[in-house]
Amino acid sequence: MKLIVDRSEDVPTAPSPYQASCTTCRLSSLCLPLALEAAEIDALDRIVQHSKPLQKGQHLYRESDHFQSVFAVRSGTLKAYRTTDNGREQVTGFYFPGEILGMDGIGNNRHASSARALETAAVCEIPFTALETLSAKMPHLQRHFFQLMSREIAEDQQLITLLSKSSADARVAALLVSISTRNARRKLSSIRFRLSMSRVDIGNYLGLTVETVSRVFSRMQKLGVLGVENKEIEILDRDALIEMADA
Amino acid sequence: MKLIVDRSEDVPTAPSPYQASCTTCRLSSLCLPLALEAAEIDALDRIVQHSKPLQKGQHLYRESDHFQSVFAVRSGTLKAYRTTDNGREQVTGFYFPGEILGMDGIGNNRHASSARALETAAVCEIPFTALETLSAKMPHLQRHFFQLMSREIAEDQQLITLLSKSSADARVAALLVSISTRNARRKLSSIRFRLSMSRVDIGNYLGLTVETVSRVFSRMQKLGVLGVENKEIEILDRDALIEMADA
DNA sequence: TTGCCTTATTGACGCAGGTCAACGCCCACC
DNA sequence: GGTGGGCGTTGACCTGCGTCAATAAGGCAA
Repeated sequence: MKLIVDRSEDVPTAPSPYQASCTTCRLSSLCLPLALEAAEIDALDRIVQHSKPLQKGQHLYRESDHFQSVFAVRSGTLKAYRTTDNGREQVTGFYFPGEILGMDGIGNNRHASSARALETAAVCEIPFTALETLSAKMPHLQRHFFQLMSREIAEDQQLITLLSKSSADARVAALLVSISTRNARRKLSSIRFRLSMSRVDIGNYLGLTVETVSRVFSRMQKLGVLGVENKEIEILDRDALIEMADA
Repeated sequence: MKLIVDRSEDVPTAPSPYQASCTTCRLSSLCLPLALEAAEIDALDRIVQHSKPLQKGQHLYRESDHFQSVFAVRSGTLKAYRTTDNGREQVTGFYFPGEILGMDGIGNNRHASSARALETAAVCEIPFTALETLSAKMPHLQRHFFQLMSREIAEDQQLITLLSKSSADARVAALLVSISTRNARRKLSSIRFRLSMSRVDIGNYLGLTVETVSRVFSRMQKLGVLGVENKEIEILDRDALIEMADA
């Protein structure tokens, strides 16, 4: 057991300018409102900070850290999780490029969850007070953030439904469909991809044990719905998968 | 089976002025930012609409209705729920006086869930575009709404954790603790209250069957943790209940 | 390469909670 | 005051997934 807290894995809060700008960002259509004008994007650009990429396992922020910023994923994948009172971990979401995380911290000025990189990842930091100030001046931006938060609520509710009613097969199917859809939005293959998260994380997120997740993968492979080779997934029968997702 | 859709239970969108104002509202400390000045509260008051109370079973809005407003509960209780693709219902939340619902509709301009009254209930309607305009002018208000939405996210994540890991006992215990806490905020008894929702709704919300909910209540009564008499609940051993909630 | 450690798979078994069924209670409405 | 229908409780039984355990398959360091 590791008794000494290893802080080396934390992100140095260096204000280093790791190039990249919203103007040229390939993902801006996902994380910014389309209606923004050039001057407005510039204003936003000026508050967004880019720092050194996170290594696999590094934390972006930790539960109960002082809340200061929300983050947009530029590359890589992150997982958000919270630690329950009895010490267990609950993964609350996976975040892919173009997606925003950290919004659960606004409510009480401390992060309600922790976030760590599942692989090398780059993020854009958006200081929240600056964002507020800017939002008051730019109606499109204000609306956009209300919408982003609202969608996060709606997605959480979907997960609640999944956890509340569905079988192990349905849960795994739903996750795969979700990842597939999100890949498509980023113009990546929606039928062939590498899972950046472990089976443990998948199980934790879906409220299942590793063993069950593993068995579901095997079963789906046997049924010809999925091709599974370690972390590489191929969706062979998308319709069947969607069917399974709401059973 | 009822084949004719009964629309009589829908709320008439009458713009009738059912008195009451934010200035005098006993609950304003729950749903409004404390930092607002009198003039600001007046401005808000002017956009808030009060309509005829909802009768038990009436809908406030339905899933996929055009989104226009968020709502603050003035009296009574409402439940929010969504219908899954395979036609089952999932209760996503219960809303008590002073709480805000409908925020999941902002993201796509349609409500992501339905809301109906569990008993006679009065609500304040807050038209969202007006709220946006006002927010841009009143920083406190803008921040307040960001916070409200953020807290909704954090609460949903708590429910996710509950559904993902906990036993039936823990789920029921957690709901009771939550209701108890929320009652306390409204200066009502935190140890003795009437459940406005049915066992079916509780089970649905917690991802359990009615039978299981019923058995848990009986068990807790036998253990001396709870006094249960129909819908009347008395918490006899709060510490034990809290203990059960995270087991 | 070898060795170690973490992650994934598979099997055997047990149990919490789902399912099915019967019944009691409350209360709304004739 | 009777009666019908919804809601809640309880019991008996069944099953999907958790648990435990053993083994395999990567991945990384030296």
